[in-house]
Amino acid sequence: MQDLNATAHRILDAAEVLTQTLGFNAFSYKDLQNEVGIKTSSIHYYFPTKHDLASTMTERYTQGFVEQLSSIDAQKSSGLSRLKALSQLFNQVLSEGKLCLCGMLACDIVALPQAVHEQLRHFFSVIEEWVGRAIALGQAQGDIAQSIDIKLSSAHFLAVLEGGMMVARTHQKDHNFEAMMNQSITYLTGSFKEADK
Amino acid sequence: MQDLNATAHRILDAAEVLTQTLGFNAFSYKDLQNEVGIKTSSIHYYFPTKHDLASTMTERYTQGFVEQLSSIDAQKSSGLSRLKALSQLFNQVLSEGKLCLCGMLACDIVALPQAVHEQLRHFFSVIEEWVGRAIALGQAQGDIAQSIDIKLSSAHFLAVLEGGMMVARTHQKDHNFEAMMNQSITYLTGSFKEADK
DNA sequence: GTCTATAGGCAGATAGAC
DNA sequence: GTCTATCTGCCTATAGAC
Repeated sequence: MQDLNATAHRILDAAEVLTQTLGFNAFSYKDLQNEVGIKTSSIHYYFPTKHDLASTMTERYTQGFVEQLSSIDAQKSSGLSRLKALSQLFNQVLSEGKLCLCGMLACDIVALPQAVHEQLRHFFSVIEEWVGRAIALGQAQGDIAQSIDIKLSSAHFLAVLEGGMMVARTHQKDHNFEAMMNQSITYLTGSFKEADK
Repeated sequence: MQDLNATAHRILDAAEVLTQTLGFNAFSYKDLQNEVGIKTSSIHYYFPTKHDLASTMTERYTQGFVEQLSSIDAQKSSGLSRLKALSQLFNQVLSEGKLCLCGMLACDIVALPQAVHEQLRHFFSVIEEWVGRAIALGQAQGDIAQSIDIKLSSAHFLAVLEGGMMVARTHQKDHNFEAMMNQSITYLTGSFKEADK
């Protein structure tokens, strides 16, 4: 990963955007040529096959994501605010008309090599575990209901992130995504139940 | 739609399975030829362009789905049991290694014609509204918390259905999907909060 | 590293015989 | 309706010059 030069990174930048908007099977090396400005044969020099491209792209994306999660941890001290910051990260992507890179690839997973399959599983696990830690922290701080099951709720939270982006983009209403994530937060805090008293 | 003959339906059957497993851009008319047993040129007789195929496929899928929703309404009288039955419908699809047809197409939406875009929006709206009615019914019956916001929660429920399938298939653990939907149900009933008392 | 040139195959799609 | 035959173009990928 670290041994990638500037050109390789520019290719990955273009491939990421194309994957997140059109889908991995809907763009070609020719499209990358047009975006990056070097010939397809040169792109093959960096990424011999398209599957190589998918794999490196997933690895870099995951690494960047982990860094962003660390950045949130450094900036936000409460579990709840960390979860909100994560939602904001996804919302940022959506506002650019894109979906999660790994979500897009996960849809095409049957047509992708086993190596990518495992990378995607890893990406989802990383998020679920981070969300799980944020929930546990929120519980310790008293912001999140004690009765929340951490494993179930973190998997659930990720599902809303991924599915919510997809549906919101189709509806062409970004605010729907924010509303959905607020709903997830509300469920975690249990605050909606207060009104029933 | 009703003017489709048996061959057209067999083509759509094959196209649906391929879309739900591989993705719309990952199969070709040649693949359909192998599945259905007639030449690609004959398939073009029924569906001149691949976009026509996508459109008719989406229409038929939506129609079939609406019928399944009506069937649930006829069999289940409680709002909560209807939501569980809907989850079971999605779980059935997932157990065959497939994702929701419209979810798959929604990921590829930028590369699809406007007509399909609107059909997908319609499909999601149909589900959200049906879920909304089930939630309202559940509230009237006392199974679902009064404080639940119907519009927000139905959109949220759909997001979990779609995102949950995708993540669960990647993790290759179908039971994760069931667990996620149980979590959604738990949130709606507010029952998890009871333990906090 | 980037290029030109090209291979070999497959994509979506059409024409016209039966 | 289904076929054979074919078009045109694009796809991934490679060889080899600079």
